[in-house]
Amino acid sequence: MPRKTDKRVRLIDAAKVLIHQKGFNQTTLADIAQEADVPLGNVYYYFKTKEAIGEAVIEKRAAEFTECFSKLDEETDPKNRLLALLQFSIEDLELTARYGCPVGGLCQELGKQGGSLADQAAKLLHDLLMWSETQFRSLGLGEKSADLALNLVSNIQGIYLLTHTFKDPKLAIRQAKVLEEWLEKLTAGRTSSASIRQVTSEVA
Amino acid sequence: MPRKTDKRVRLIDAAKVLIHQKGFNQTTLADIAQEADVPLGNVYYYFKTKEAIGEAVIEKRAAEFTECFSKLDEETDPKNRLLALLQFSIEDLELTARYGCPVGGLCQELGKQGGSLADQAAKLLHDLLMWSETQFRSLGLGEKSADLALNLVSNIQGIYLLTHTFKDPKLAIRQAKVLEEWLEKLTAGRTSSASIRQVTSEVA
DNA sequence: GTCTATATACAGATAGAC
DNA sequence: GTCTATCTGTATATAGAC
Repeated sequence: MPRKTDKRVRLIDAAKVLIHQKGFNQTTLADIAQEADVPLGNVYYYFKTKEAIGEAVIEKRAAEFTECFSKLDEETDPKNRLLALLQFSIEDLELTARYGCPVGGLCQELGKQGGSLADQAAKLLHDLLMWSETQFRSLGLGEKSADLALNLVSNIQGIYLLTHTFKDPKLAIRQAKVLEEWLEKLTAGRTSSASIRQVTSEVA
Repeated sequence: MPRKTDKRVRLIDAAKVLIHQKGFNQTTLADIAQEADVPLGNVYYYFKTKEAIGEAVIEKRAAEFTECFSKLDEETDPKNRLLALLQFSIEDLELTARYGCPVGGLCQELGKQGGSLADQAAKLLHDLLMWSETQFRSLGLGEKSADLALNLVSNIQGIYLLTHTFKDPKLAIRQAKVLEEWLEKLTAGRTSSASIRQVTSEVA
């Protein structure tokens, strides 16, 4: 059991939590070291710079996204996948109310600064957008799929911001119901034919 | 002409711009002093702390919101007011793409830290929410008005975040069109009766 | 009222003993 | 691989001359 990996993982986990709670810039290496129970000077053995820690955290978020998409893809059809995404988006609402969306927050904060960290954070939302578009396309919604995905992700991110701003998880619940109805209307009658098309497109 | 006021105003204006560009925490008093062409040490004659500058900036944003609502209220009916809000939301998109929403950004950043600054920033979005709800109510949409306002503001904030994240103003344009259609459907046939109700409710 | 010089604190990062 | 001590820069904030 290599302690090296162990400490590295602990540092990333600590950084992930702290960056969500305080933001990237407001999180100090001392904070991270303390939370991970690693001496400050030792942090630099595992990460050359603070930015390198940020990078590792975003990679971890990316892995979590991938895992999440895999779970969602287990649903029987695209409509249920999108509904499952909505369901997923209202888990841990207490955390969201306190600290906002971990990914949206990073995009907001790092986007102002530019650089490669910003791009890596943006890729997370891009992946979510692409995944959503794929579902709409599988539902046979064609050229509208990109707009629908934009609408969905935009809505989720927006309600996260308001939930955080007003520290009220109920807002996200209310909005999730609205989005559910929106999806129901949009996909009315499409589900079965869609799941067929979806398989075809996956083969192609 | 009191120079005192002049410098104070210059400091607030500089801080407003810089905080939008870099965020509150990443904006230093030295930055603000330089941008306003005021010596660093002199800043403290006008503001006791950095937080006091933040407060003044938020007050300025609040004043701009009030002014904006006044302009929007000049429209002939609630539907046109909401459409005017959408129109307003896609002005200065280059700036939004670069730095995100000035108000949403503050709510996100300060919300993590808590304190009175966070509350003051949140009040800005709260006012927007209330104004929107008033318009929907005037359209005769009753108990649904709160949800519709939440949906609208959430959408605007969400698309701001994505526009910023992907540095692409076109995203906001696309979504504004979608929201316009949404409003049209929602208010179909309601406009005239609504403008009557709206007058009644203003008198009441 | 205005501005220079500086106190104080703490950030990221490094050196080098073990 | 690990950790202490510390360098260096820079932030907020203050003191005090003008």
